[in-house]
Amino acid sequence: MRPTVHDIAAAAGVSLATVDRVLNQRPGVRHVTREKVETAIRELGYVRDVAAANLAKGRTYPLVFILPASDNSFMHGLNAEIRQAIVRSSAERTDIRTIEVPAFDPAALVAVLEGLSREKPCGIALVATDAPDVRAAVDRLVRERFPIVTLVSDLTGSLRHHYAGVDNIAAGRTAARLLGRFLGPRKGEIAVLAGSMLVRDHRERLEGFTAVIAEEFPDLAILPVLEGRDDPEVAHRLVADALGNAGIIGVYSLGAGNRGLIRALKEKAVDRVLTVIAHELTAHTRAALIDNTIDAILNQDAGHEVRSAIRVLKAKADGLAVIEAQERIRLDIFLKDNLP
Amino acid sequence: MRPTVHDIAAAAGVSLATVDRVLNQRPGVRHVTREKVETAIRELGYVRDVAAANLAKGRTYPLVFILPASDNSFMHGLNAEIRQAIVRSSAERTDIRTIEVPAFDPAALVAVLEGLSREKPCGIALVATDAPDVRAAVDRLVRERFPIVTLVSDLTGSLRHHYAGVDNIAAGRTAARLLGRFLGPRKGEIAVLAGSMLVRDHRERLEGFTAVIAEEFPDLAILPVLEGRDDPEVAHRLVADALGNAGIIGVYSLGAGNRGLIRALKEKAVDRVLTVIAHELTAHTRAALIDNTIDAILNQDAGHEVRSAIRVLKAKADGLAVIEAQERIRLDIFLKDNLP
DNA sequence: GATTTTTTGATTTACGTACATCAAAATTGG
DNA sequence: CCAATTTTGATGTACGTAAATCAAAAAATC
Repeated sequence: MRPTVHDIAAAAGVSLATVDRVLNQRPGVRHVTREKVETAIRELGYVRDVAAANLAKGRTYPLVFILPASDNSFMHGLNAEIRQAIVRSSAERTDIRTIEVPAFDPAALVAVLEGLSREKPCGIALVATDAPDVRAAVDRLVRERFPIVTLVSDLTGSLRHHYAGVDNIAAGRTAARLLGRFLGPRKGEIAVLAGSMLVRDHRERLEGFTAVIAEEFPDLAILPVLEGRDDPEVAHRLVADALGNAGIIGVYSLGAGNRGLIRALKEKAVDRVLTVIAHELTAHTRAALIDNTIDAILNQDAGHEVRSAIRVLKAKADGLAVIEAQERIRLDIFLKDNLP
Repeated sequence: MRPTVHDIAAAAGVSLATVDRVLNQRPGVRHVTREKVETAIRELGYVRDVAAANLAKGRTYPLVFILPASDNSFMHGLNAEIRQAIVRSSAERTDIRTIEVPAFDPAALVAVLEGLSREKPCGIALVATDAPDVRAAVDRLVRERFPIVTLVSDLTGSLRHHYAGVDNIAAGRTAARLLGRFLGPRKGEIAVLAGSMLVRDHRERLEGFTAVIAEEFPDLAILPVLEGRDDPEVAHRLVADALGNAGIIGVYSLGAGNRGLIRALKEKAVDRVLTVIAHELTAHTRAALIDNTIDAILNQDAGHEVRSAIRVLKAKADGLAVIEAQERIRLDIFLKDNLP
């Protein structure tokens, strides 16, 4: 049986009230007494029963999710997962609110973050736009003891407690190796379609991709990046244009908005042997994988990311440890054979 | 605020005691009264607060894990994960016991299962040996209302509540496509190293593998399966012998015990261009992936499987729903770039 | 209609923790 | 040494549920 507050009180030779004062850092405990209690806690290996504590406190975990207002399948999926989490919130004692901010707008994000320090949520998850101001705002909140996790796109160098997303450099490298190996001995050019080079995750994917191609597949030449702004129309036009180049033998689509890409491929490349790697499993990319328009899809599971962010924020709010391996967001690689 | 038993009592116009009798299926409630209460429960959307209930009951979840006594890295890893879960057990209110049974021995497994119906654990997880007797024993336990999940290897056609493991047919198919695509236009023979064709997961992987090779890669011929019994020595000898065949251009190792395979490859195939796909990420296979001896590793995360099995068993014991997407065990594909 | 049986209500204690109150004790300052 | 202050103890209530007891009411039986 795990020890209770009563056991601590008995072991430390103090009353329950004093143990309570120490545990909940209430004032009015002499230093020596506090030490005695803390020793007892350590020696008995006491861990607060969070369920009982939450019951007594009637505690809920007010959490805030800050998301960019981007209209693409991935963000829609992420939103849907958050809504699912909201449905579960009474059972999980969470109270989740989402805030939409204009995409790629550091100032707007900073404004929202500043506002939160007054609202006092017990945890914040944000899809970070990578900018010094954002980093500063996040660091400030962390110093004010708000648990913060970045979601999908990280803010390296900041003090955020955790990142719930995939390693995008690894994702880019993996895409490069898959493409290189699938192409085998063929020589030619590779088109890269991104959303915007202003987003950290896209930059990182490209960085990993070009590194591996350069190191290990010297017969492949990467063409200048097409920035489709994650917009189907723009992407379609860019890819359709690019396919005029007969030297292209492979495509890496590292952003969202694959609808345009897929349409362009179906119009312009039915008769060509192209190897295509794309990111994010959606209804469109899934269909394209099945009909062989796309050869592999790299994916991050939005549901896992959301659930992980919530678990981590709750744990941080309670000062508890997390199971690291459980919170690592994995890069899913889907071929047509292992689709969920 | 979610409704409590008090709200139910008020809504149904009965006392708290009656609500309790209905909720905990205690006797002494007239049919009409029970209906009234059940209606109120439905209408208010009452869900028992499991944390409070467990607190009141002082409940723990006695769980039993039945594992084969196999001496390979994967089973060691699985054991380690269960030990981790045991460390967490006081916080999670679980009380986990493992039972080792001789591998590939249906009779022994059945004997253990029969013994459990007297012990009354509140959930059972087992690595199933696929045999009619085992299926019958499992079905019997399910009928006696024991929550049961299969772990790693499923028991299709049985009444088990859940399978915490990967889709092995999909795994085999994925391996085939990776191998086929990596080999590109090359023609040649493929060696397959398995543990034993008596285990369902190995059979299924082979089935998926041969199906895709046959359908889509007609230039590749699969050689008769080498059964290494997941033993490094046996595997080493078999693979070393097989590599005498100069027509082999690819290897699929679908079982555990890759140490022998890796040693054989390093001894006999340094000068050859072999594409190798293996299962299970271990220290050995990881090193081999990094030094290019292996080209891709398919993996199932034992930690996820164990945690998932525990979550599902607890939920079933409480009659609660699980988050399906969360409990799906994914097939991890590792290239050297996305290693964890 | 009286008796037995079944059903229901009222009440209490418990789980482990949080939090508040009031009194008692110990410590500090002058 | 007394007063003021700080520290500690004792105690009670609450959270939502489980489980038990005993009395009261209702229903079923004869």
